[in-house]
Amino acid sequence: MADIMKAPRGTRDILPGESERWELLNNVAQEIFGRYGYSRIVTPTFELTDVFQRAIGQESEIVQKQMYTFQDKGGRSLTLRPEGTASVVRAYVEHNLGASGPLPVKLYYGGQMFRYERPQAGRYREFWQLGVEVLGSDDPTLDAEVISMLNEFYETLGLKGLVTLINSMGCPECRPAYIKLLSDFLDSAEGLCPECEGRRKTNPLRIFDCKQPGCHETLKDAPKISDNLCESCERHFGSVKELLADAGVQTEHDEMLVRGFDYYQRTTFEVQSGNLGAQNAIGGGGRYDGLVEQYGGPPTPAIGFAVGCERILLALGDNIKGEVAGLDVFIVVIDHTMRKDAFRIARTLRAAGISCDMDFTGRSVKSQMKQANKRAAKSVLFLGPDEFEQGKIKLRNMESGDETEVSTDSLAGAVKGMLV
RNA sequence: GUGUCUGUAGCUCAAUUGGUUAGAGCGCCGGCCUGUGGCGCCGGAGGUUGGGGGUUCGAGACCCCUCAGACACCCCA
Repeated sequence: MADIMKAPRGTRDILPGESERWELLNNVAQEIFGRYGYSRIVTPTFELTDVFQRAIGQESEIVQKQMYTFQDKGGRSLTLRPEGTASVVRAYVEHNLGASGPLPVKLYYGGQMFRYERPQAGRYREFWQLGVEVLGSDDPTLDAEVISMLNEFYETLGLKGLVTLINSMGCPECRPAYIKLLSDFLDSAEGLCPECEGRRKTNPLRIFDCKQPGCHETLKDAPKISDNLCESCERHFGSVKELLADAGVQTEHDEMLVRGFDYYQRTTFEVQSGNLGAQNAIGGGGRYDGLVEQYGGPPTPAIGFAVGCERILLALGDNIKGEVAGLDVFIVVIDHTMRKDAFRIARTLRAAGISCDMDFTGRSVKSQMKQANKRAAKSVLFLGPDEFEQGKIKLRNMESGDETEVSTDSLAGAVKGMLV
């Protein structure tokens, strides 16, 4: 490739042929989320940096080194969103959504997220997520509904070989005591990697996320959060598991599952795909009961998840095929001075709900027929001077090869009749 | 941010141990059929071999830098 403009590292173009798959994915999401009572929310692509720092946590990897943060001409510190929940919660508080309708408020969103990471398969610097957030209820039934909806979403798409891991992260009641217990254990533990040595002080829970064999081994004997929940968290988690089992949603309790954002409490979950290599998390989420308050809103329990579009499509491979819609009509322009007539006819047909396109290049008739064929046109109109003078146009059924002459006045009807 | 591997037409790949004007298939455009498709045959366009520097009489092949991609670490959707 010569020295031309290229998309920046970690970004990519979604071209026709692939974009159809994206549309399908979005349509499935919209249909299912809508059926569960969700409405779409669209938030800005960038926010004041503080919005993310407060929610995700100063110590988190994302805030520490992965955010696209810049100063605008007004001197504000802004950040391209690295995830969706913070913005939704900010909007929820800003517009007092909790007071404008019955609780809980069910929202879904979709869009690009940005993280400065080393690109690899299934990991881009600009990537797409679809997500949902439900605010205003801490009922375990809601947790179960959210997780089973996520499950239904994947099933509808045809994803196989998924594992849904769930865990409880406790709440402000029980977590401090557990952290102390864990810290005590870590103080006497050996064989932690250098990074975990650092995390031990700042964010001991994150050590569970480390995949170093040494750390993993050490943590097998560590006290687990799910064994140290307060009574209310314990009951909540028990209900969620029971409800999911009743609903026939397969899950696996993973007591080592902790997630990258500080705002998670109680129920957390992550869906992994077996055929993706290292970037195997195709969706994840959890409860964030304290977050709305943290943004200055009223105490509002909430739960949500996000899924990664690139990874889902990667995992689906050829099992998802966005259909490239065939044209109803292709207009072959025999005499190229008649292109303006073709233009008028095309407008008439489209207004009648018939998809159609025409030749714009002045190709030979034969060549135009080849085009029509490649466009999967169901029929072709031959716009030639001989018939046109008599108010007629030849219409060819591309499947059967049958041709009829139709009057220019009743084109749309004739085409529709043929398409049936 | 670290390590390993890779980089030739739009796509998938060729090019003897460095040796003349870098090839093929598919795709694209056209012709055979001067107003009619899917098959076939024929032809055409399209590459400063990712970019830059170096070694050499000579580099797509070797060396260095750089950019990009893949995989793992890391992180997470």
